[in-house]
Amino acid sequence: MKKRVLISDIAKALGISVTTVSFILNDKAKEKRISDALTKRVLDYVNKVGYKPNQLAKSLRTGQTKILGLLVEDIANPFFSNVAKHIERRAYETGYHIIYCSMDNDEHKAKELIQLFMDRQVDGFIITPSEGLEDTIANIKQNNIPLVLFDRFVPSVETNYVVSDNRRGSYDATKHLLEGGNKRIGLISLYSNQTQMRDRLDGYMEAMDEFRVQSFIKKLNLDTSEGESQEQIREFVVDNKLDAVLFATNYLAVDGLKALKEHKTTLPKMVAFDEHTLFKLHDPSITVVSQDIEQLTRELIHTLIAEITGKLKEVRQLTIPCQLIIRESSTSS
Amino acid sequence: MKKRVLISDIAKALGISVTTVSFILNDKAKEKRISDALTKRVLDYVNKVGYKPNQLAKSLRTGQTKILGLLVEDIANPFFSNVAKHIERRAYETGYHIIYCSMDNDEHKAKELIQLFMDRQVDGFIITPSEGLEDTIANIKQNNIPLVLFDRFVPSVETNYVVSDNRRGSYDATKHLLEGGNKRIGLISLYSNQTQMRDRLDGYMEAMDEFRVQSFIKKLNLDTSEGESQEQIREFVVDNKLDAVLFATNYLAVDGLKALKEHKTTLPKMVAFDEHTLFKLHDPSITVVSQDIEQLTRELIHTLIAEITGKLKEVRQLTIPCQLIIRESSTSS
DNA sequence: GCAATCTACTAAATATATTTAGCAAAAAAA
DNA sequence: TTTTTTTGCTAAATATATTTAGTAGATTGC
Repeated sequence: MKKRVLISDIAKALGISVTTVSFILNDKAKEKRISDALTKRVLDYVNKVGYKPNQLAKSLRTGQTKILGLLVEDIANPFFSNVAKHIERRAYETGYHIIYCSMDNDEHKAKELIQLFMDRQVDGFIITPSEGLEDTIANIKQNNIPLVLFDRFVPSVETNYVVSDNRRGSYDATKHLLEGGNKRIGLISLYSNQTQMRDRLDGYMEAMDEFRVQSFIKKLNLDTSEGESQEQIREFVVDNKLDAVLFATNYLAVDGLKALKEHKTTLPKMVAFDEHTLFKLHDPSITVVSQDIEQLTRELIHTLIAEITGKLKEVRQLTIPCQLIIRESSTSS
Repeated sequence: MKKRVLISDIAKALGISVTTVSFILNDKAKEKRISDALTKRVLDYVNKVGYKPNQLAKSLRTGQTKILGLLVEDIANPFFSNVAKHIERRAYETGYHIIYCSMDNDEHKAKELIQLFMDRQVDGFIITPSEGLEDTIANIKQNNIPLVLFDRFVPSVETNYVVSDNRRGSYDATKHLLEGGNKRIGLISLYSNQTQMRDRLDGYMEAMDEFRVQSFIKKLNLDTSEGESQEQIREFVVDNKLDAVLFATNYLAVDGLKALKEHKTTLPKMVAFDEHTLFKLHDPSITVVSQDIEQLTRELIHTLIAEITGKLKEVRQLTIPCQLIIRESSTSS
C-alpha cells in the first residue's frame, strides 16, 4: 500500500512552491503567468506519479463538492429508477456525482436526509417533494442552496421545478376514453395534496365536465397495503359498473391489473400514468400517458447546473408535455 | 442567510477551548474526564444554536466519509433498482450514504468512476464487476479499501462477495422443465465470462446431462440492439422447435416475450432469471428463478460494514440460495 | 512535607488542499 | 538613468474540524 502523493510532495520534488503547483493544476497557469516550461514540467511530473488531489480538502477549501443530492419517492419505482439513470449519466458528463435516497413518503426520514445532505454540503438538490416538506424546501431556499423540484412542486414556495403537464396528459387520456364511447369512466388516485395528483384529477374532471358525464373518483391512502388496495380497486370498478378507468400512477395501475386478474373480472378499458415494461407486454397492452424522461431530466440537470454556476437569473418553472400512447387496453373491444 | 456556526464559535461563546467542545461532541467526555456540568452546558448550547459539524472537515481529518460507492450494471434494471433501494435503506440505518452510478457495461466508464470514487475517499465499494475490471478490483484491494462484490465475482482476485447460487437456481429450473416432460429445452444467455452467466450455464448443462438430453444454447452479444436480439431469439426458438426456454437474465426474458408476442409464435414453456412485475402479471404468468434480495443486501451491507470497522477477520464469500417460483409459463398446457 | 497521581482542561499540530497578498528580477517607459 | 510595469513565482492565511501531547492545580500516598 503505497502512500498517497500530496501536492506538497510534488512541490518539494520539483523544488517549487505548493502555490505554483496548485495554480497549474487548476488551469490558472496562464492567468497567473507561470512559464510554459515550468507548467509542462509540473504536468509531466504529476502525470508520472499519478497524483490525484484529495477531493475532501479541495471541497473544504472551495465549498464545492460536485455532489448533487437526489431524493425521490421510491428508487425502486421504474419511473424513478429510469429518471435516476438519466440524471446520473447527465451529471457524470458535467462532472457531478449523485448521492441518493428514497423517502418512502416518510416525512421524518425526508427531513432528516435533507439535513444530512446539507451537512454534507451537496452543491444542489433534486427533490420530489412529499407532503409536509414545505418548511424544509423553504429552508433550502433560504440557505441559498441550488434546488430543482421534480415531478411535483410546492406552490407555497417559489422554486425552480420541472414537471410534466399532468393536467393536459390526464385530460387527453380521459377525452380519449370518452371519444371511444365509454360512459362510466373512473379515476383511481391517492389521498394526496401533491400537485401532480391534483393536476391529474383536474384534467380528468375537465374532460368529464366537457362531455357532461358523471365522474367516479376513488382515492386510496398512501399507506394502503397492496392487498387492501387491490380489493378497493376491484370493488370500485365492479360496484360502479365502470366501462373504463384512468389510473393516476403506474403502481396503482399494476395493483389494478393484479386485482382484476385475480378476480377474473372482465377488464374494463384502461389508461395508466407513466410507462412500464409491463404495460407494453401485457395482454391487452396498456395505453399510457407517458412522461418524457429524456426531456425532463435534460431540463432538470440544465436548470440545476445553471443555478449552481450562477447563470440562472430567475426562477425556472417548466412544464413538459406528456404523450398519450394508445394501445389495446383503451381501444380493442 | 445566517452564517454557519463553527466549533470555534461555540468555544468562544462558552469561554472554553475548541478541543473540549470537540471531545464532548464526539462522546469522549467521560474518557477525557470533562466534568458533567461542562458537558451539559456545551450540549445545551450546541442544541440551542443548532450546530452541525462540517462533514468535509471531519472527513478530511478522520479519513472517514461515511459514504459507500455503489456501482451497478444498470440502475434502471428492476433487479438492480430494487437492490439499490434495499442497500440505501440499510446503509442509512447504519449511518452511511450511497453514491451510485450505472456502468452500462462500459469498461472505460467503470474504471474512471471507480477512480473518481476512490479520489472522493468513499469508505467502501459495492460493485457488480463487468468484464475487464480484474485489475481495477485488484487495485482497490491493494489500496486496502473495503470492498464487496455482488451478483458476480472475479475469480482471479480474492475478495469478499455475496452472490446467488446461480448454478443451483439454473439447475432447478432446468430440471423442473425436464420433469414437466419437455424434451427440447434451450438456454438463452450472453457472450460473457461473468461468473453468474457461467454458473447459470453450468446449472443448465448439469440438469440436461443428467437427463441425457441434447442441449440448445444461444448466446447474444451484450451490445445487441433490442430489435436484433428479439429476432435472434425468435429464430433460435423456432428453428430448433424448442419446447421450453430458460432465459439467463430478466431483460433477455422481456426481449423474448416481446419477440414471441410480435410474431404471434406460440409461446414455448419458459423460465426467467430474476423477478419482475411483468412476470407476475403476464398472461401466462412467468415462472422465475428469484434471487433473495432481502438476504443478499443484508449480507452485503453487513460484510462491508464489518470490513470497514475492522471486524472482518477473513475474506467472506457467500452464496445465497435462489428460489424457483413456479407459475403458469412452465406448467399449464 | 514532598513526590506521585489524578482531574479538568487546552495549545498546537494535523488532515490537504486553494487563494490572497506580495516580492524580486527583468523589461519597458519616462 | 530612474521610474513604472510586467513577469514569474511564493509565504502565509484559510477552509473546519480531530487528536496528540502537555499543563496547572488538586488530591493522595508515605
